[in-house]
Amino acid sequence: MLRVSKLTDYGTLVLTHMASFPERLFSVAELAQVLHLNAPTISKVLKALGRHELVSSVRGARGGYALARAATEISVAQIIDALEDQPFGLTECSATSGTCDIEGDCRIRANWQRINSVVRRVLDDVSLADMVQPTPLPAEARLVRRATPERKCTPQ
Amino acid sequence: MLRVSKLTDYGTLVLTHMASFPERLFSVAELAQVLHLNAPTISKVLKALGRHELVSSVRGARGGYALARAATEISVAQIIDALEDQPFGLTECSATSGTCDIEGDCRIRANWQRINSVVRRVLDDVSLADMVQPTPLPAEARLVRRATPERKCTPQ
DNA sequence: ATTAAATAGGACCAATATAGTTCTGTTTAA
DNA sequence: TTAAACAGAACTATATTGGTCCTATTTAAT
Repeated sequence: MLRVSKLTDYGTLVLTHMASFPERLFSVAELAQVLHLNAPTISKVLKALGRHELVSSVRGARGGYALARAATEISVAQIIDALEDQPFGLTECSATSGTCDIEGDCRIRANWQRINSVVRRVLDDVSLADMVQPTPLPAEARLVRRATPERKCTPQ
Repeated sequence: MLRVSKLTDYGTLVLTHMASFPERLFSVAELAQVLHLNAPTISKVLKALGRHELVSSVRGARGGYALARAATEISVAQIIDALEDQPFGLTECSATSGTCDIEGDCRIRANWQRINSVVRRVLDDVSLADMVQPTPLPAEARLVRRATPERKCTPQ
């Protein structure tokens, strides 16, 4: 359905909050409280983010999570990679090969892959730091900048 | 999971095939045979595409489907709109409002909406005609053209 | 040393979404 | 009149996802 999973959305929200106080250690309980989310769910998300080294964790009493690196160095695409269990791609065939019967005589697979890489680039270009402040995103600014569309499709 | 549904994928394949022979009328049976897909599924897809006026249909014996307009005037985004039942958007909250408890104090919703509009633009910029020939897509060419990324995130 | 506060990992269940099928009806050329 | 074709809608099975829970393990504080 062209949606990111809820866990990815939660993860982005959590990381965005953490990015506002860099270096600080956050416990699951605290994050759950301030973000109005369920602790077990947040915990699940943070564990996955930890495995993908987007956050670092400190175990034991007084432990918690912190961003593993600067917010400018974490992209939305990386968050997606960490929390979606399917590999990145708008279609299965363009993310993984050998999963579709008709892959042989499919004309559009290569084009899906091209589309993927463009979308991917957009998402790679948005950093956590961009998510903290509601300013125009880099990709957006760039696209808006070019005045006239070189091709038109009926707007909707 | 950031995937387009299989029906959308099928729809794109079907439309791409039809775009190779503009004006021609295709029956479900023929499309099923040449594309190696199940007739009932293709039928379902074409009905939906018809409702959204991407194809026109002729009923009765010798009937079938044809593109409703030129392939250059049909975008991938339009196909997605026709075949996905959820409205376009990477997150639910950014596609529809009032569906999330924490919408009030959510900091990132506006940014998701901005990301949506960028991705949307990419998909709106790819036409069926682009899907027929495996040449670089317009959006891709544009992004590749800009030499240096203005921000870097660790590549993966 | 013991306890309590934390994270780690994994299994599990329930709800939802998707894919695919089938059935009934309508249209129209032969 | 018949058969080929689309239209719409309901239905079922499967897969995915969201969410919870349980059992370790780690570590600061008492």
